[in-house]
Amino acid sequence: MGRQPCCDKQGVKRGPWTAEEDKKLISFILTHGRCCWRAVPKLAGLLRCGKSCRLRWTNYLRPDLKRGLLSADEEQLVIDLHAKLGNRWSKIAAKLPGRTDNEIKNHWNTHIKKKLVKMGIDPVTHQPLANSKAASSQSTVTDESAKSSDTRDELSLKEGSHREVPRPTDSSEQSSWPESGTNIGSGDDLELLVDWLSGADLSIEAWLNFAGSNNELGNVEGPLPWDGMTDWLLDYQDFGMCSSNSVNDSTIQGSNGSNF
DNA sequence: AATCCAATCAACCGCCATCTT
DNA sequence: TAAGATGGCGGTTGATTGGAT
Repeated sequence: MGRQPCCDKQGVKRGPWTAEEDKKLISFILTHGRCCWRAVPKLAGLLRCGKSCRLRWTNYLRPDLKRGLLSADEEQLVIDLHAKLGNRWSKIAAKLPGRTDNEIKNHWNTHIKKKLVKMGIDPVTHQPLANSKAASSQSTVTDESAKSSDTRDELSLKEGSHREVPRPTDSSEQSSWPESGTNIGSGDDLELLVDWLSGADLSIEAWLNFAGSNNELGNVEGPLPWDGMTDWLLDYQDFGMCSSNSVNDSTIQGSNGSNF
């Protein structure tokens, strides 16, 4: 008797998430907290695998996520931690609040690894490469490091401190991605929250400021439509989430606020 | 303008660890 | 203790983007 798959492969939607799906997932978690992922899609009305829901939440919808490229400090920390921990991305991510293991893993593979190689450092062992021409040209590398692959990084840093939150490419999905100047003071409540979650600077400071004063959204007057709805998020930042009635607290382990 | 190609990153897959019964 | 259920992790893939030609 084998293990059951985490979900039926048939009838389960795959691929990029739509704004509608995000909305459903956010809505569900807002009202019920994070309960067992296997049940989430059914209860939330999603044709997704529970695993997929968890991943979407963890890597993209979670309110405490930082967006944009890793700072130089963060990058150095990742390198240091990788030297100690190896490819333990979740452990590394736990040391970088607001960053996900997936994000760090991607950044490592696309940026840091190349930089290290160019610098003549073995990205696996963190020791100098044996036959490294690169090692001899290390000085030039530090100047040029990343001229190729990191040009975009530098540009994006210059242009706006960090890269814009990637937008869904499907035009039907873009509806919920606010353009600058979007008037957040009108429209469906949940949609606003989705907009906020999707596009805003979601550092914890922003969340706290936001929850405390609503100042993050300059053009909002009066109480926001989801006032009070985010209390649980603050709870879960500090104490691990799942204050909600229907949720089994024992399943929640958000101990350090970065590892949910 | 069209095509190619490398870079990027969201999402999936399979496996493992832990929990529950 | 065994077996199943669930969550989480790390590796990999594939769609998309944007620069180069």
